[in-house]
Amino acid sequence: MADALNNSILKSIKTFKTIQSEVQSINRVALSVDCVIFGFDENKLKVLFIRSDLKKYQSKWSLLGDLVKPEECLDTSAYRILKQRTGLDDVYMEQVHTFGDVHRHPAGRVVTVAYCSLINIQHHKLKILDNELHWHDADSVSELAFDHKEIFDTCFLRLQKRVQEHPLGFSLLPGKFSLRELQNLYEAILSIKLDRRNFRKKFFAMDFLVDLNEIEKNVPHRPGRLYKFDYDKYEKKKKKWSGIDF
Amino acid sequence: MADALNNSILKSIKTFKTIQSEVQSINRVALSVDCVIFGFDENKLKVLFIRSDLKKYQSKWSLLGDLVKPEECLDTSAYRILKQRTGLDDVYMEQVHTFGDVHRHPAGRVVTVAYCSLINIQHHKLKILDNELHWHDADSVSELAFDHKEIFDTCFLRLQKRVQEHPLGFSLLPGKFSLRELQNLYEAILSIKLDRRNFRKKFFAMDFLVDLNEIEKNVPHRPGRLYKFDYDKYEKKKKKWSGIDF
DNA sequence: GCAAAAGTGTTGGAAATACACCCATGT
DNA sequence: ACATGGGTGTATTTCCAACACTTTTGC
Repeated sequence: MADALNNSILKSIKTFKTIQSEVQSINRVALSVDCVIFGFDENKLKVLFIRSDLKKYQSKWSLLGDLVKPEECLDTSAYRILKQRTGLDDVYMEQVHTFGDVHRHPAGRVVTVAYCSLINIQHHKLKILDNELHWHDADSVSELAFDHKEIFDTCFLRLQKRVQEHPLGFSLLPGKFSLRELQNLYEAILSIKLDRRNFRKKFFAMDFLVDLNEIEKNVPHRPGRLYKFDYDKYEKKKKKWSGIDF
Repeated sequence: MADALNNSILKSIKTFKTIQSEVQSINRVALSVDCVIFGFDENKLKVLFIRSDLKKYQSKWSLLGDLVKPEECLDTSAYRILKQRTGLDDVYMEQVHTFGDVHRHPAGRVVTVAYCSLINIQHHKLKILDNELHWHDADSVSELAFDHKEIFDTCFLRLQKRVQEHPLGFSLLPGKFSLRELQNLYEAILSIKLDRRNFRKKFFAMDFLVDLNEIEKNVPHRPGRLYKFDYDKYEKKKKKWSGIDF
């Protein structure tokens, strides 16, 4: 009997009303969105946390999130949270994974959809007036509230992978950047050292960096040339088949 | 005022009770899991659909799914659905994406978490007694009920990508398989033609295929050798750094 | 013996890597 | 002048793609 109910929307011969009542019945959960917001500053990958508001997690940091509104789709919710916290809206944002362990939230069942976002720290200088919002080094995140450490780890791994396959990194940099900055970014995200000459060769060969014929200012050494990322050129060139490679 | 409520669980200074009441209030949605179940048969990639039970979608096929139970985590739910429909439980299963458009389901708001599953058709011979369950060619899926076509497309793309980077394909094959079968599998999933000699070279070089010293039976031509996939060997060899490559 | 697929090596080109020196600027 | 990072080229190696013939089995 309970089973018949639970098989719900996919068992055959069921009226719309039956389904509707199931959908609107007790079979519902709270749904939230949590955003892992990455930035890049001082040659380090940063991530944005806020103080948890739960006593249980006092003094713990947590991700930026909120309940999804009844008439709000998931992406919208993620953008809203980002906008509320940072004032930004034109940023890279990607859904990563949904976490639904029954007891992941102490206040009851809350299923959360994790989003990963990349923002350009220079371009907005967060209104970190209230001391609840802080940038942390992404490579030394320890305990977080709830299961947010797991969510962070998942998003960080995803970022490391995605950044190797797609030109996301540019979202973390200013519109104009030097190759040194770009290389620092990759080295920071991936925790590796890259050969400078080969790095340049590779990106020039890709041929979607536009030389702006400008140079860095106020650097205590020979200034580097500045480039921007040409998305259209990338779109035309990007490859489809990479090959089987475990 | 409404905004204060909606900022909910992440605004500071909020008691546990406040949060709890929000979590248990109207801010809840129905949550379902939909499974895109792939199989491989007759050298074709197959996907499992069922007849939609909604009049609105009469005669349309839909994915296998169900509402998530209040005390059930997402993965558990996905495995339950698979088990109920196919009798299998020891299969590859991966969460892919969550779809939460407000009006994606006619009976009210239902957010659904999509899972992708790979099963070995030979190993179970579905109890397709009721004529609601059917295998379809994955390369010619047309209209589906709800937004299931979008969900299917997302899972199919994910499969195509994942199968190139991880040894998932073996889940679709019998425990013992010939290299021809393996190659057919990749060609079917990726819709490409591969050079047989290079394909063999590649997989032998990977060195996690175990030669079983057996040969195919009942084939109308020279029988091929049979192999199995050695997961332990793979675990030791798999690479971490692949390189920046857009 | 014929049809059908199994099995097997080599070669040329492309891409990745490793590596060292001179240059431009700020101090 | 010197310290700092910018900018460049080449040799080597590794990987990938292209390609054809002989072998084994069922019929």
